[in-house]
Amino acid sequence: MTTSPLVETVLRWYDENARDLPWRRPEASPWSVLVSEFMLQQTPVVRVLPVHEAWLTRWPTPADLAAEASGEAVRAWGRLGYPRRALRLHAAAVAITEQHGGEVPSSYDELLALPGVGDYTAAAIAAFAYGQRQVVLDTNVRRVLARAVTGTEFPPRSVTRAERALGAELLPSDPPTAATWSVAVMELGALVCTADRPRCADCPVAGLCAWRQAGSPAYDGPPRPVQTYAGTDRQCRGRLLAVLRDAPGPVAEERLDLAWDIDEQRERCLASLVADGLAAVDADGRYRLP
DNA sequence: CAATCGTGGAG
DNA sequence: TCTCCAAGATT
Repeated sequence: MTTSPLVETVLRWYDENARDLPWRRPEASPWSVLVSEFMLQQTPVVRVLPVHEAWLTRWPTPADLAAEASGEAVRAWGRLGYPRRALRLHAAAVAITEQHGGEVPSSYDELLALPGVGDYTAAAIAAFAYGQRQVVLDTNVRRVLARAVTGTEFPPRSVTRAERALGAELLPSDPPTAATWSVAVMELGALVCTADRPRCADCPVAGLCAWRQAGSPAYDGPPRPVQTYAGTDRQCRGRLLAVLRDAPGPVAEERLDLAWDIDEQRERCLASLVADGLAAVDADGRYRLP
C-alpha cells in the first residue's frame, strides 16, 4: 500500500515542527497520556501543561488518584473548566484500579467503557499510549481533512460516515506510522490549519489543499450556534464551585450567596452541582467539595 | 440530534 | 469591548 503525498508531507512536517509536550515523551506512561487527554477535552494545551504536571506528581498512578476523595480531583482540576471531567477522571482511575489491575487498558473497547472516555479519547489513548493503528478524529484532524481533501473550510457538525471512511483510507498500514500520522495531522491543525486565521503561507500541504485550490471559499454550511456565557448557569456554577474549591473546608450558604446575585438561579445551580456530584451538603447545611 | 457543561487567551 | 473557540462526552 502506498502512502499518500498528504500523509508523507505531514509526517515530514511533524518531524521538524512537533511541540515537545510531556505526554508525548518516550518515557510518558499511558496514565500520563490518559490524564492529558481528559484535560485537553476543550481546554488549550498551554493551560493544561502546569495542571498535568501537578497531577502526575501528586498521583503518579491511577491507584494513587483512586485512593483520594473525588473532591480532591475537583480541587486539583483548578480552573481548567468543565469540572465534571475531573470527576470522570477520578471515576476512570477507580475503574482502572478495580477492574484493570491498576493498568490503563490498551484496547479501544475497554477504554471506551471508562467514564469520560468517548470515541475520540479511546482512539487517542490507544494510538498515543500504545502505538496502535486507530482512526483518531478530533476537531483538528477533521478540519485539516475537510480543507485539504474535501475542500470545505469546516467539517460537518458531527462526525460523518464519510469522514470515518476518509480517516481509515488515509491511515498508514504500519501501526507506529499510523499513530505518528494521527498526532501529526492533529498538530498541523492545532498550529497551522487553525479554525481562525489559518496560516496557509506556512502550511506544508498548501500546494495540495483542495480548499485552497478552490479559492478558499467561505463556509456556507449551517451557522454554528454562538457560545454565550455571561449570565448563564455555566457561569453561575463556575462561580459557586470556585468558592468551594478555594475554601479549605465546608462553606456556609451565606458565603455562596455573595458569589451570585440572582437567588433563583443560584439555588438551582447549587442544587445541580450537588446532583452532579461536584458539591456535597453537610448535616449542618454547609457546602463542600465531595 | 441538540443542548448542556467552564475558562481564559488572542485578535 | 466583543467575538471566537480550544485534543469532547453525556443525556
